[in-house]
Amino acid sequence: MVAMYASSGDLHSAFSVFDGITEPSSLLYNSIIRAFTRYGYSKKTLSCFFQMHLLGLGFDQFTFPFVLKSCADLSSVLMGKCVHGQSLRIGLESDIYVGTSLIDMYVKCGDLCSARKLFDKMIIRDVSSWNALIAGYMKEGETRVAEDLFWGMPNRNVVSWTAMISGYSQNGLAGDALNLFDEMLKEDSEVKPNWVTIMSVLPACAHSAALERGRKIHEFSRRIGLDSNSSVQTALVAMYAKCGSLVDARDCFKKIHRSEKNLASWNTMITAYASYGQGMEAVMTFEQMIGAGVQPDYISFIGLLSGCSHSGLTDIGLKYFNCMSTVYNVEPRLEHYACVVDVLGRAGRLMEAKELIDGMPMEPGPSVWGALLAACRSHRNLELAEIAARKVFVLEPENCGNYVLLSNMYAEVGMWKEVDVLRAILKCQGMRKSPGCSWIEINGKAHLFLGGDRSHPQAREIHLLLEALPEKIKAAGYIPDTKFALHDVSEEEKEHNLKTHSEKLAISFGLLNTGPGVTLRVTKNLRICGDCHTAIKFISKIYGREIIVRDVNRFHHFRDGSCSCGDYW
DNA sequence: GTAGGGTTAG
Repeated sequence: MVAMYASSGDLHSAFSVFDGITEPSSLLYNSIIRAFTRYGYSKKTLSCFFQMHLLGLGFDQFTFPFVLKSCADLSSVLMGKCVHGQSLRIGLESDIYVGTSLIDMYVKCGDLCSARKLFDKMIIRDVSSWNALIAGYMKEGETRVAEDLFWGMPNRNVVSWTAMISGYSQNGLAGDALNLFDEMLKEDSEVKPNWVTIMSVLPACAHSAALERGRKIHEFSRRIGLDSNSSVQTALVAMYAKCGSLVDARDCFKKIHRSEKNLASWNTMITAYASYGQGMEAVMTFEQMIGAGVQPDYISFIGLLSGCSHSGLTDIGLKYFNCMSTVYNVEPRLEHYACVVDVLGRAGRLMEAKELIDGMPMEPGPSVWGALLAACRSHRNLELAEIAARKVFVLEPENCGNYVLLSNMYAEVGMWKEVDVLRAILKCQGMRKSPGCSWIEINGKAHLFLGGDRSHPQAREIHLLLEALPEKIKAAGYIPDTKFALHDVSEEEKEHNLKTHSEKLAISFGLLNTGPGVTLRVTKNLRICGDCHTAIKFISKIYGREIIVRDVNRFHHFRDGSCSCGDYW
């Protein structure tokens, strides 16, 4: 009875039947523990475990894996050690399932050292024990150690391969993830990818904005019948959105069956709309999610609020922020405050933003003051900018972007002495602004450009095209906006620096190497600059191209002389 | 009946 209810997911009935039994056996306890663990009631699992102990009921090899999983889910190494002790007492530490569960528990609680000790001590190990340890090293960013284990283990199954691929993805090693995936697909390979593998490799495409690669993997998952898996579909939505194709992202989202759309799927779509500046779509998607009976979480609100800020939906954003805890039961976190400061700041309501910060129930972090600082820059409020800057310099001294931002504001009003001071700080702390770079994928191959780069084989053609561009654009009535160039250099020099920004190089390369009418998709590691933004609008008109630029925090979709952001960014 | 890989975030 208990097992029947438990396996159908009806924990309530299972537990009430269980409660009515006067002398439950170990077997019965195991059964209820399994159910609690499977459905995420980790604390209940642990209390059952202690009850068993008090009643003097014996544990067996089936008890421990679930109890340890619950300790792992709770990230409680203390409980874990206590359970570990019990397993030692009855000599089950060396059971292959218990041993692997112990390794996994230590890994998930962040105690890699104990995990390793156990692994080394194990007399019999199987592929799962290795897999658990590999995942642990990947989680800690120790990719080399994970590689040594992976290639050194006696045999590898699909989980081993997937652990490596997802580890590479999570550590930002997209190229390694894709290479290993290719290796796995080779004819003579002993294993075939499953849905978890597909889901783990897609973020690597998203990370490197490799749209063609992503499409191929989508195609592949269709062929092997995995594209109807809702987690794969969610990963596809995220991949297409991050690779610059909102259209494909939306299509994939629509294909997820209504009852299969979970929190992650909705959040992914809301965030996708937000990053494209489609605030209204983000709001509507949020409302549909509520209508579908899915409870939003803090990520839903980050998406919703950032969507509002990116598209100027100031009052709507404020409305949601003000009722998120009362109506939706989600407590605002630091990130939400940062979003709302952004909402107010972009709209130029700087004093309200400052008041909000002053009234915050928690310590405002660097993201909050950073949002205010950025808003002060775009609305030219030096006085408030200095207040915000003083805070972020203390909270985040290593972030050179903040110094550059304030320095640019001083430069704009000709306060060169202050500019020099800030530049001196940057210099003496040995901080360097990370160099701007952009890349574009053509025929499935990524081409990377650094600002001012002349090393590319097609550098001459690219620069010829760029040389000709100002005349074409000026003929269309455009004046280069030099306020985005740094420092007190001469006007001509400024204009030259702007001309060779990496996003312009990548776009010129794209124009040269694709047929007319082909959409160009460029990714940049920093924020797009205002001059490039204006220039690209003209390029889209003059050359009749759609151009999608993904910068560090959002997308710009240029078409026929204007941008999807409506110049609100 | 047991373990190991998991998508969403400015």
